[in-house]
Amino acid sequence: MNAAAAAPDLTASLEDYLETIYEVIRDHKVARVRDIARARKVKAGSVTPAMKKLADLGLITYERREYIGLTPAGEEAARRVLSRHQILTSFLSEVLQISPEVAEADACAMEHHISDEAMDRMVRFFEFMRSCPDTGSDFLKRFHGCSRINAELRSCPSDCAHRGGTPKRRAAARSLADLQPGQSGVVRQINTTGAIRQRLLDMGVLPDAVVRIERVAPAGDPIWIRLRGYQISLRMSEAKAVLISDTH
Amino acid sequence: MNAAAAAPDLTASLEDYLETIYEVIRDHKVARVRDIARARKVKAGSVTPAMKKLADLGLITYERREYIGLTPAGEEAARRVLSRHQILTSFLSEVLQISPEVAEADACAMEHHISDEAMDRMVRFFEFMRSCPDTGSDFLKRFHGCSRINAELRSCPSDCAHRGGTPKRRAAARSLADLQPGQSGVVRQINTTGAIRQRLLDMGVLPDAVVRIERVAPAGDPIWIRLRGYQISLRMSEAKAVLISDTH
DNA sequence: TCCTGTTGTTAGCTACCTCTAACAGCAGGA
DNA sequence: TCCTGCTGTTAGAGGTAGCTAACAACAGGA
Repeated sequence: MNAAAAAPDLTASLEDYLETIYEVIRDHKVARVRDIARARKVKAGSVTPAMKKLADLGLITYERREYIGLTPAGEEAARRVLSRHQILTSFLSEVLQISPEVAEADACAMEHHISDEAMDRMVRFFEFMRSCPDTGSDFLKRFHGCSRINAELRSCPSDCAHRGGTPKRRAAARSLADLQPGQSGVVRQINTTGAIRQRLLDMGVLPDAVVRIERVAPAGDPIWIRLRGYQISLRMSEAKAVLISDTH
Repeated sequence: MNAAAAAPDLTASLEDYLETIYEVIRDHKVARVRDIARARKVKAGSVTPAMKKLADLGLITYERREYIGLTPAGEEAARRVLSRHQILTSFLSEVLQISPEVAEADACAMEHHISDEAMDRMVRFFEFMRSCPDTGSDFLKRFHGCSRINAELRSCPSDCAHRGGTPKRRAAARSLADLQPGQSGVVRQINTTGAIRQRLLDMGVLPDAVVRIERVAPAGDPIWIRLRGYQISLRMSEAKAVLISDTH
């Protein structure tokens, strides 16, 4: 009950070491400097000073040249980091359908920064999904069906309710390229894939963003839009991929 | 098209500076060292060397004692970071319903680490939610209804399909406390809130985790369970809150 | 016993990022 | 004109974290 408070502000690096020690002990029974270095992809010379710090904090048992062990407080801290890692990985791969390797890498990078609150919400998300199969997994199935197909065919599968869309919605299927200078719209969908999609996302062209056409080049091709107080220019091919609806 | 490649590996700190400059210029027209220091909550003496680095990288225009501006490449890099920040904030607050301040803080911490792939998936999530209102937002409404009530009453609202549950499901509403030593189960739900919930999550008691009762103290109160290869002990009050189903 | 290879420690270096404190440039007021 | 205060720069120090290279401890084989 006091151990969590006993390890107040570990650095990301020390948290990583702790997590690594936990996993090495779990998998190999004992943890040596060498194992930790290999698992963390650092040199052995970097491990020793980290072990000293963790020992000073009372999180590991460490005697020169001996096996390394976790104290109860260290075990608790390690498990805390690991559980964040696990929930992030599950969320990224199962809900967002990110490839296992990338999910793992992202989880590693983010596990040190996520708040208790976000952690808790992700868990609730899983609880809901598992306990409401008729709604929860149905939603996810639709989402994954839509978004996967989206990446290839740019249209929803036949079992998706919005495949045809309501008349109102169908009428609203305009792109940024259809707007006149001075007109505004709200980004609904980035209807393309690959490098162009990534470029649009990187520029901040995200769902719900309000955009306004500032001016159009004489040739009609590059258009300038205002987005969150900044002006950016888009090629016609990019603008056509940005589906919008009216501002409300 | 080449600017994104021109800023290959900015440190998290430099990305933050770039993002700050972008926002300061957007809000105040010009950016001075003082403004940046204040926005990033660092001292002015820390800003100057960072500006030199960014200028060396060709991302900002910087002359000693003059206003600071973004080059096209710098603007692109800043927008890239900012768009990550925005999508993370939206996702955390709208989908996971995390409070605005925490969502903001988490987004700040994670924006430097998230992959293109995860970013893209979050955007797709929003696109789906917005374009499939009959399914998408319905799911989210149910999730938020369930999970909010969950935090207070521990039961689903009357409009939630799983409120009563199927007979099969109702029969499976056992907790860890109902298992005998040697028996296993799969965690389905953490049926409690506050500190106990947080403690269970921190220990790695997460949905879908397989747990096995190792032994029970003579008094019956602390029980030891095996979880992902490690043994941890739970108080009865904690074990009762962990709802499980059979391993399949 | 000595040799050798593995393992772990140490020292010295680099890089990043921040701070404080002293100092420089500049503008406005007395 | 000089003084004063705001702003920005610089130098020095401290913390983290990684590396390399030299060295120490130890075990097993010849």
